[in-house]
Amino acid sequence: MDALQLIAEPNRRMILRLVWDRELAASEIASNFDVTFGAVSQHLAILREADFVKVRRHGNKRLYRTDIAALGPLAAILEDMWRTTLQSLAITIEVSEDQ
Amino acid sequence: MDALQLIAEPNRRMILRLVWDRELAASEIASNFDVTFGAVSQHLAILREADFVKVRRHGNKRLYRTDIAALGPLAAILEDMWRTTLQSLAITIEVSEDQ
DNA sequence: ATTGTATTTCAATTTGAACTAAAATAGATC
DNA sequence: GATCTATTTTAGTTCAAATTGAAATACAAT
Repeated sequence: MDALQLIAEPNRRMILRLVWDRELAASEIASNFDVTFGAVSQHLAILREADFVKVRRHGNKRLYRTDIAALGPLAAILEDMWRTTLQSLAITIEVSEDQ
Repeated sequence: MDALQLIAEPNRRMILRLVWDRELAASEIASNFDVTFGAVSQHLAILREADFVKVRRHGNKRLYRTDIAALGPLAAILEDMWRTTLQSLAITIEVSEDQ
C-alpha cells in the first residue's frame, strides 16, 4: 500500500500519534476511538504490514509503538502537522482571550 | 479537506507532477488520464480550493500550475517520492539488463 | 481443561470518495 | 446571437476502504 495513502487515513494517523513516544496495548489504543476494537485492530494490522509500528508481546497484551525511523521523511510531516495544529489551537485561545 | 488526504490521491498527485514546473490547460492535463475530463476537473477543483495549484485564464483555456510554495513541507515529500520512484525504475532496468 | 481477558481475523454491510454522463457556464469566432 | 471549443458543475452510480459483529486464536489463571 502507498505510504502516503496509509498515513492519510485519520484514524491511522491518530494511532501513530498515540504511540509516538510510548508503548500502548491494542485495547488502550482502541479506547481512544469511537470505532470498534476490531476496526482499530485492522488499522494496526495495516500499520504493522507497513512496518510503521513495532509490536511486542507482554503476557496477554500486545504493546504497540510507532517506528518513527521507518516513516522516513513522513515522520517530520506528521510531527509538523501536529505542531501546527497545536499552534493554531494556541492562536484560537489567544484570540478568544482578546475578546 | 485534509492536506495529506488531498495529496494521497494518486490522480491528484499525478496532476501536481504534470504541472510542477510548467503550465498546462485543463484539457492537456486530462489527456494524460484514463478517467473522464469531468473527473479530472473535479480533482482540479479540489486542488484549487486547497490552493495547491494556481490558475490563469488565457482565452478559452485555463492554465494550471502547481503552487509549490503552498505545499510547504509536502512539496519535498512529493519530489522525494518521484525521485525514488525514478531510482527504483532505474534499478529495475539495470536488473533486467543483467539477465 | 475450562474460564477469562486480549487480540486478531473473517464475512457481510456501510459509507464516502471517485467516477460517469449529461447539463450548465464561459469565452472565442463567425 | 448562433455556434464552437474549453471547462465546470450537478445528479446519479460504482467501487474500494472502513466499519461492524461475530467467530477464531492466543495467552493467563484458576
